[in-house]
This record gives sequence, structure tokens and C-alpha cells, in this order.
Amino acid sequence: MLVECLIRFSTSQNIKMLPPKTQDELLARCQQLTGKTLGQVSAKLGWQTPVDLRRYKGWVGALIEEALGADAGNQAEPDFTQLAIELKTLPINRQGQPKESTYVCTVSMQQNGELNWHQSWLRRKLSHVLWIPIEADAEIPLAQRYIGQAILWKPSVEQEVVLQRDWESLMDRVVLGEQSEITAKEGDYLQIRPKAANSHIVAKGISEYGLEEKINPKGFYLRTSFTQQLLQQG
DNA sequence: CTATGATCATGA
DNA sequence: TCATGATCATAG
Repeated sequence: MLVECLIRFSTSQNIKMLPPKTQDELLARCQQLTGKTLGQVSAKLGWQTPVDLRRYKGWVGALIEEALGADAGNQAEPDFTQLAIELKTLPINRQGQPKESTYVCTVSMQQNGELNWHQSWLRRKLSHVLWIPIEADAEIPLAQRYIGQAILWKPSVEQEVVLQRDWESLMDRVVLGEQSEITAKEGDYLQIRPKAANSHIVAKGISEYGLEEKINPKGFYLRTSFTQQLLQQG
């Protein structure tokens, strides 16, 4: 099976990688990517490497998904549906630290159980994450950026305590109809920021009087101070 | 519109 | 310099 995958990987041009059946198989595929450049992986998949990411912001993430055989598409599921593992690339600056915050999910109270931490969408998404560190210094051409060692991560008890506290305090405000007033300054590890095509996009929200209101969609993001810890513990 | 994938770009 | 607020592409 491993041989088949390696052959498939080395020879494929437009052939879709099958999703990994086990965690070990997934990690083996990650090993194949470690130390390779984005240009090498891109060429192997028959993808064009853009000059920069300005108009292709999700390109790196989509490339790694394809290379590892993620199968969730744009459904609201973990990237590896069978393994219940979420995939996230982690852009690394020249100092070896996360360069950007990490988007997790949209802020919403329409979901069932969205008012309870243990059933929350955010907790489910962060319950098991495969982080792929990737060079992201602007001075390195996209195709020459190296892929780092993958980190398969579950939040520690200490980390989850903070995440839960942040999530509950932020969601308290959302429920009170204050979502549009929340700024990115709030939260220790989690923050809420705009998440939309632009600032004019509107979504259904709740006003301070509990009525329906049109607001600019926002999302939960992990601060770099949090993802920095993962690099050290991984 | 919502979901997926994120990074850009400017003000402080 | 860097975090906040804004934005880009694509599928359904």
C-alpha cells in the first residue's frame, strides 16, 4: 500500500491522491514532504506555482491538502474525515516563529450546541490538528520555501483551559448582541476578527435587543503567541 | 450567502 | 515593526 502511494505520488500528474487510512500512513506522507520545497511538491502534482500569494492566499494550504490526500473539500468537516484530523499550514518567519494568526472557524450562534464549549465547533476543530510549518519569509520566492516537520497535536489540559475561557467570554458578548463591537484585542489565545470577502458583506446576527441584525461576518483566530507553543512542544 | 483555504496592507 | 482590520480565490 505504501509502495502504491509512493509510486502514485512520484508518477502522478493530475491523479488524485487517496485519503490516508491510518494516522501512521498520514504521518508517513508528511515525512515525504518534510524538507521539500513548495515548488517541488507543486511540480509533482502538476500545479502551477504563482509568483506570489496576493491573489492566491489559500494556495499553500490547498497544495498540502492535495499532496496529503485530504478529502473534506469545502465541507464543514475535518480535512481527513476518516481520521477526524484537521490540517493547518503554519507560516514561519525568518526567526522561526509563526508569521500569521491561524483562522479556525466562523463566529456563529446558529449552530446547534454553539453555546456550549464542549459541543462547540471551535473545540471540535482544534481537538486534533496536523500542523505543517512552512517557510513564509517574503524574501524567499514561493517555489523555494521549505516544508518543515509536521506536528500532530492535541490541546493540553492547560491549553484547553485557556481556549475555553477565551471562547466563553467572547461568546458571552456575541450572545448579548455585541458581536459587531468585539475587536481583535480581546482574548489571550483566541481572537475575533473579520472573516469575509470584504467589509460590506453581511450575515445574520443578533442585536443587543435580541433581534435579527445584519453584521459583517467574523471568525475565530489563534494568536501567534499560541501557535508558537506548538512548535516548541512538537 | 456559507463553507473551504489563508495572507495582505495599513495605521498606531 | 507588527497586530488589527480588510481582503482574495473557489465550490456549492
